Parts: sequence; structure tokens; C-alpha cells
Amino acid sequence: MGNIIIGSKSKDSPRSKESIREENELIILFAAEKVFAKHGLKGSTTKQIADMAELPKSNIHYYFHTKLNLYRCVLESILVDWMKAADTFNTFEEPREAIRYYVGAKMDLSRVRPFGSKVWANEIISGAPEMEIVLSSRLKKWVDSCVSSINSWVKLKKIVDVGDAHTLLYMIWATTQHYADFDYQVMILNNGKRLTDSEFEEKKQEVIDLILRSVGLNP
Amino acid sequence: MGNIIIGSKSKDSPRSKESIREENELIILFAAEKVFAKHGLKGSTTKQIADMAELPKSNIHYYFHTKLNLYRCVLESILVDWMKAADTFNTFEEPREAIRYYVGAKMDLSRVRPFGSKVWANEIISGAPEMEIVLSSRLKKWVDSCVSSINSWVKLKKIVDVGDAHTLLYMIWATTQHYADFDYQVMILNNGKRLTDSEFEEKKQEVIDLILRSVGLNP
DNA sequence: ATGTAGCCTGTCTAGTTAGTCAAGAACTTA
DNA sequence: TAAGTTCTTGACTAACTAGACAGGCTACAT
Repeated sequence: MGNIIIGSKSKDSPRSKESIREENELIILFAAEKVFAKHGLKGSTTKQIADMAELPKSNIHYYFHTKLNLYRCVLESILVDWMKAADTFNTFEEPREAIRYYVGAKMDLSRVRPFGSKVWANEIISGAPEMEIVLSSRLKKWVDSCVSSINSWVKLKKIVDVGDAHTLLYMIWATTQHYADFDYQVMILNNGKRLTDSEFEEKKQEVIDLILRSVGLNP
Repeated sequence: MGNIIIGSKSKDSPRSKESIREENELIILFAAEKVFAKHGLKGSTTKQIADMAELPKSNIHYYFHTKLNLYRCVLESILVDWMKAADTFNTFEEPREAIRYYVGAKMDLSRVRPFGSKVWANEIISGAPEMEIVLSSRLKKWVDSCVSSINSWVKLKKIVDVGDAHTLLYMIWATTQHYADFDYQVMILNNGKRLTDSEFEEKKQEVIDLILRSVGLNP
């Protein structure tokens, strides 16, 4: 009894120090992501996070010292996933494939990790007080390379002239992240039912097609 | 001296009780919109709002009683503007004009009232605890009529088959509101400079063109 | 087995915050 | 001008919160 508890502490076999820290940090990060997504940095309390993680509040402070530090760790951990998706944009020569894969990857992220997207959304809406440097360095650099990809496609007449390439990029971000950030609204307007996996795959394809057409490509 | 103070209290001529209440409520609503946009409901303090409004904290409570009530009033006041823009969608028969005007109106709102958009974004991200009823009644009804407009355009072959009409609607919302909600990010990626009015007009046109093309219309 | 380093947690505290209240100021009306 | 109403505001309070900390516990090396 109690041997096959998955994702929980086993009371039978002792855990190594290393795995204890690793596991607890992950549990806390995951719980914090959820709570921060719902209430923002200031609106979240360490008690809420502790309850979500099913740990005493002191543990949160033991592992992450301060709420702000935990918040930054959550943002960083999300960024890792985002950057992976971002890479797909520059691994394809042809705009059709690049857009298809990038939009698909962003939609998948919205589905799999909606809380992460929400935490970032909150952070940006609040004026990115903690992530300004990331935005103006890492993100800016990636966006610049993206913009020049798009511009080269325009020059080669592979897509129509979209004007400022940022506009296209914003449309892609905004639309894909909408399914994470505003999932509650999407649910209500879907007659109160959360999108099923197959419904979501449909929407993903529709979004890809809309965006492909928006740059003059036939899906 | 002090007679021509615009938008501020004159110390010379006494104000009528009626205008005092009206003016102060507006000042507080405006200040609250700004503060709530930045910090969310829980993250904002009545002291911050009071400071923004340049009034003692007690005045906030005198006029709006509780923070939650003030928050609801802010949301309601934004909704009025949103619904006005929403109306434009159904006043045009032709999809090209309907989309052009609706997207234009939403972009203008993002420019003129970015804080309002942010407050709503925060509210939806948090699961719309205060505005659930508005979403599932007023908004749902409007969206349904929009969706049938779009579907009829598809049936009449005026636009391409976009699949679920909601997807198109979400793309329009997400993209236009991006310029309000993520204005800070937009600024950073615009080399740290806020978009000028004429730059914004350019982007507005680009967004309109992207969306028109996405449904198979030639801008 | 025994020491030590790291894990765990209940309790405490200093600081913050929403909302109250009472007393006074300003406008209104008769 | 005098009474009545509404506006204004500093001071206060009860509730909450981030974080500190001491003392106990557990793994692990020697």
C-alpha cells in the first residue's frame, strides 16, 4: 500500500536528498504558475501557492526564499518552452512551412501550458517590471531575425507585402495565445464546454489557414 | 488666478454638489482604470488609486464604498465603449466594409483606451470572476449574431470558408487588443519608442489588410 | 553508530491594507 | 441666516501577509 503513488511522496521508500529538492521545486513551480496565472504577482499569496502545492508555507520560502524570486523562476521556466517553439520559425526556408510549424507549435503550447502564457501575459500587461531585460535583449534579437526572414520572403515575392513584419508577428502571437490567456472566454462562447482535443486540432488548423491566407499563401 | 484650471478643482468659484459628485466619480474611475490595468484587482490598493486620483483614500470609499464595487464600475464603464464598437460589425452588409470598420474601431479603442482593455484582459485571464454573467449573456448573444453574419457570407461565397467563425472573431479581437494589452512589448520592439499616431495608423491599415486577406478578400 | 548537512514546519512579527468613523467644511434651501 | 444635506479627511482598527527563525527530523558519509 502506498508504493505506487505517482507524483506524490511515498512514505515507504526514502527519497534521496537530491531528488527531494528537485521534486519539491517542480511541485512548487507548477503550483505557483497556476496561482500567479490567476491572481498575478501581487494578488497571489505564498499561502495560496503552498496550499496548491500541498506543502506548508514555510517550504515555499525554504526553497525559493522570496515570492518575487519564485515568480522570476516561474517566468524563466516558461521562457525555456517558448524559445523552443520560437526556434521552429527559423528552421524552415519556405514561408508556408515556417508559418505552419510555428503557429502549430504556439497553439500546442497554449493548449499544454496555458498557465505559463497567462503569467507572461500578466507580466507584460503590468509593464514587464521583472522581464524588461529579457524582452529588450533575448526577445528583441529573436524578433529582429524573424522580421528579416519575413522581409526576405516579401522581397522574393514568396508572400505579399505585409508592410511592417512586426504586425504579422503580433497577429500570430496574439491569436495563438488567445486560446491560452482567454481560455475561459473561449469556453463560455463554446457553450460553456472546454474545447475537446479534436476540436482544438480543428481550431489550430483554422488559425494556420487564416494566417497563411493573410500573407497571400494558399493553405 | 486659478479660474481657468481645467480638469481640476477651482478654489474660487464654488461647484454645485451635483457636478462635484459627477466630476469626482469620473476622476476616481479614470484613476482606478489605470491602477487596475497595471496591478489587477487584488494587486491594486485603494491608496494607490487615491494617489493617482490625487484625493484622500477616504474619498474613494465615500464615492464607491468598496474596492470591488469600484472595480465593477470600471469594467461596466469600459463595456459601454466596447459595445459601441461592436455595433459597427452588424451595420454593414458587405464583409469588406464590416471587417474594415470593425477592426478599425477596435484598433482605435486600443489606442484611445488601452487601460480599459487591460483591465478586461486581466479579468478574463483570472477566469472572469466578476463578469461571468456579462460574458455568457450579453457577449454570447452578440457573438452569436456575428457568427451567423460570417456564416452567411461564407454561404454566399463572399468570403472563403473559414471553418468555425469564432476562430476569425478571436483573431480579430486578439490582434487588435494586442496593441493595448501588450503596448509595453510593442514599444520595446519598436526600439523603445511608443508608436506615433501616424505609425499607429499604418499598423491599423496593415492589420485590416491582413485580416481581409485571411478571409480571401482583396484589400 | 554517530556527526553533520540539508530538509521540514509551527510559531511569531513587522508591515500593509480595506474599510470605519466622527468631526468639520461647503453647498443648498427656505 | 439658519438648518439640513452632502462632501472631505485624518485617525483608527481588524484582518491579512511575507518572511524569519528555532528546533526537530532525515539522509548520508565516515
